[in-house]
Amino acid sequence: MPSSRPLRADARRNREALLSAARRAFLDGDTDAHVEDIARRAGVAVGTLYRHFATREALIEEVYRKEVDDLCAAPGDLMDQYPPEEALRRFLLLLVDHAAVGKGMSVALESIMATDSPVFEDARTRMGEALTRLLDAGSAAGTLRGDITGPTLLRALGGVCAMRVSEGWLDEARQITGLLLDGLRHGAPRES
Amino acid sequence: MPSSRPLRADARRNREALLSAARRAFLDGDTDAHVEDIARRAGVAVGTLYRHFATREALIEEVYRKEVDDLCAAPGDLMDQYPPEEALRRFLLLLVDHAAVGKGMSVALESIMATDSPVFEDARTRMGEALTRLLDAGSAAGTLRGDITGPTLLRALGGVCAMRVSEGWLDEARQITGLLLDGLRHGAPRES
DNA sequence: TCCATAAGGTGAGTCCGACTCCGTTTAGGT
DNA sequence: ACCTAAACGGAGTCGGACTCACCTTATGGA
Repeated sequence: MPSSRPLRADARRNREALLSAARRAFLDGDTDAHVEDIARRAGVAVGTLYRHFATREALIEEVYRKEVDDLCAAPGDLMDQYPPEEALRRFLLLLVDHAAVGKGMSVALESIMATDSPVFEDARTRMGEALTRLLDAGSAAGTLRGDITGPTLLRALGGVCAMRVSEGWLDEARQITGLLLDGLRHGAPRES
Repeated sequence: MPSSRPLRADARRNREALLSAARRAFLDGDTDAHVEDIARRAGVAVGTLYRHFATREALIEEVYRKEVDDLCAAPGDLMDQYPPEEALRRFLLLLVDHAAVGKGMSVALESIMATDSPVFEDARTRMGEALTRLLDAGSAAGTLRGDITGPTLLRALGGVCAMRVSEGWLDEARQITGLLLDGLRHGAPRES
């Protein structure tokens, strides 16, 4: 079922064009661009759009997936280069900067964290695991507390990125990640 | 302009019925209930609904306002009864529990934090000020760090409540508030 | 090279839901 | 009882996501 013959050449081209048109639109902040517009921008008709993506939502999801995949890989990469605490710090900042690329993209992150969509299930899982490894390493090294799990932290981060309003938000997001970091560096758990 | 004659009796009744119907729908988790349905539930026609609320959105906003007002009053009340650190702790938990009332209501909080809507501007301001007073008191008492402002904390909380997915979220939200609290108790700011 | 054919593309049309408009009804003052 | 501004009703408009019957074209085999 996964290999039902490799898309015809023109089909693949159009698919690509659609994704890129949609990405451009979202990066411009036009998060509720009309399907008609996206199709036109890609030089195809709506019918074609719907041949490739079951629904507007599905297209959006697909656009975000790559962005998300990159992000998911980051914790692992950083851990190879830095001690856990530093890797964590860098990852948090990376996340915030990533969200800053454009209003549109932060919506992506919000979606990952807050959507039931099975599409992001996998991304969420991988990222959760990566964070868990990171936290475990820190815990073993004695620089991070051990009672917070990867998935929990993931949610906290989703929250941080969800607040994309007004000018000051970038600085505020940075402050908050600093706050979380301090919380994580703090030794003993207390009854919440 | 604010006092343009006190609504006719039937009008007030219907307005109330509409708000209550909408609230019921949202608490049931049916956050995208159709206006037609809400009107029917309230025993009026759509035209009536639109006489009272300019748009579907406006109705939703109105429904949430009360909820929000209660929440905004909380920090002040708690500060009268407890020392700052404890008041803060209780407020954070209150916030989480409030969001737990129903999926629908947590959307309200998310809106407050993430919407540009001027409607919530006021609520946001008041809550921000209340939190500032709380943080200042804690800072003066030496139990909370002084470099985080009310509005910043407000955003962090908005983030916490934005993650309303799957079973475990309540516990996770509690954990994260604990984390923030630890961060706030931590003394010195570090370069973020 | 050329044909057969299935994969792909098209866009007018359907569907659905938010919102409008104007004729009808009624609260409440005299 | 009567008047009228206020409120109500609900068929109709409008905009935007999605469909489908028909046309076009890539591609693989002769």
